[in-house]
Amino acid sequence: MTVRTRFAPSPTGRLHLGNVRAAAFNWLLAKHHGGSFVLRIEDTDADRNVAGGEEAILEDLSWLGLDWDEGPDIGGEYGPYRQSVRDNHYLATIQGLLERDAAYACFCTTEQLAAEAEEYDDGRTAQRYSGKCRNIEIDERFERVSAGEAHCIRIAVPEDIQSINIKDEIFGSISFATNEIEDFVVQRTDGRFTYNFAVVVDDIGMEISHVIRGVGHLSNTPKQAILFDVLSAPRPVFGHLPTVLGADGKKLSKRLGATAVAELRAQGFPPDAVLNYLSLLGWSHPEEKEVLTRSDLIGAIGLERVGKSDTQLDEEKLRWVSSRHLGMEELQEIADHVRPFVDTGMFPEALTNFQATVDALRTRLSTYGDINEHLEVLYPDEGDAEEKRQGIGSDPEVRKVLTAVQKRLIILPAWDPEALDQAVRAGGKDVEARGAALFHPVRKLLIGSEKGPDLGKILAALGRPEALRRFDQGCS
RNA sequence: GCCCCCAUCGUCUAGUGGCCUAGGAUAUCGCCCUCUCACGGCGAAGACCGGGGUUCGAGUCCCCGUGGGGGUACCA
Repeated sequence: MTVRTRFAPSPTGRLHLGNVRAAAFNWLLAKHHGGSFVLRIEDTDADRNVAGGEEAILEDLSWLGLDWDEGPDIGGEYGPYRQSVRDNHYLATIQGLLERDAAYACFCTTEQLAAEAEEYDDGRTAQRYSGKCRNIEIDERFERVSAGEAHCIRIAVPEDIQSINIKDEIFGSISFATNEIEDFVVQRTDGRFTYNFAVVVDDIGMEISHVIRGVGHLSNTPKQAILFDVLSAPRPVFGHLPTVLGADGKKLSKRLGATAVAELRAQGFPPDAVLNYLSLLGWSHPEEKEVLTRSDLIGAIGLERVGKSDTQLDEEKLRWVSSRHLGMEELQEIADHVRPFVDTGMFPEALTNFQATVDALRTRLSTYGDINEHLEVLYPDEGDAEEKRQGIGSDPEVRKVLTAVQKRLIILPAWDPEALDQAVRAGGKDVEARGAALFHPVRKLLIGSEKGPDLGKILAALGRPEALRRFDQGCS
């Protein structure tokens, strides 16, 4: 069987981590099985669509590397991929349903429905539509429809079965009593189609094999299953993912913030790290490995190891996963990734010897964007820096050490971390200083603090002219 | 109201009746490495929602309760 998964967001704005987690599972699963990942935009409800919403979604997915094989922008043989332009499919399907009496026209008004609900409310059972229009004689029905009487189309929920059973790859077998399910509307009085109906028609039409989505949809599944059955289409494999909650344990809101993909991107999280972290929400690697590359993920993903309980976002853990991903990068690579995040207005000199700079600071970065807060260490405010350096050199003992190191540095032919480290030690040896007595004053002179990266790396990052300039200030 | 689902350290989780005096990860704390910081290594502390069953034996199975989530829409 060809595996075809899909992600079907509404264009209501930026993607939050819960949505993206669903997209990620679908993508990973498709890749795992060598299948296709389809992107479909559910823009049925025009009022809720946000301008630019679709573009934002495509951008967020692309950034995460969740590329689609078929979608609104690139088309595909099962198109179109926007619900708003698939009316002909829905109409044709409804027509077929009507002809087979699997659906019927309902003339009840909202008021009638409300009155009926009240009447049937015995306080003990589900309140649902009685299905009375289902019994209208065929001739009468034809006449009323022909006369243009307002009506919607409802599904005639099968009465010959007592329950409808859903097999969910994550939640197991779940059954719903048929009499709990009312004859639900598939086409509204105004002609628009309902969500439950459109998804099923599209999933059938696009030959989707696996429907992986949030548990929020589990309760809708029986209705959809009825539709698949009534349309004589094989039901797809269902898999409902547990809900992703915010760090506060509450539902992810539209007010996104730190839970938006775009925000994470702006903060400088690597896409692979985000994908890695997201995959760990509700799923675990068979060997409980947690730092996983994209291909590790593709190889190991599966619905078998997905849990059922809701999960909470934990930014600390995300940062940890991210730091491990940065740790896997080559120096050249990480430097290239960090570069765009440097605040050059604040640190105009940071980009010179940039690779050495990143080398000095990389172990303290969890994200690319963290660079700026560590650049401050190397490039403190120059305002009173000179004065401070002079102050350090004013102590004769310290001065002796600094001068000795300075001499060694001036004659040093190479300017790489190892050679620099050796030169500093040699300078110290010249005046019999070592350990803290040697390193602390030198570091204090260079960056204004005794604590910080290895001296060799600091010197390499500053570069010869800048480093010697700071020595001059301290030793003049 | 009615229906469906969920429930292990703060958080992410392992765990499918005996391997569990519950394992890992993160965060926290301590020690080590080291000139210092960061990284790394080692260690400590920290959980089976409650109550009944079933069983020789239950975190694991069943029932009830509690808490949380979803549905009950001519929302998606």
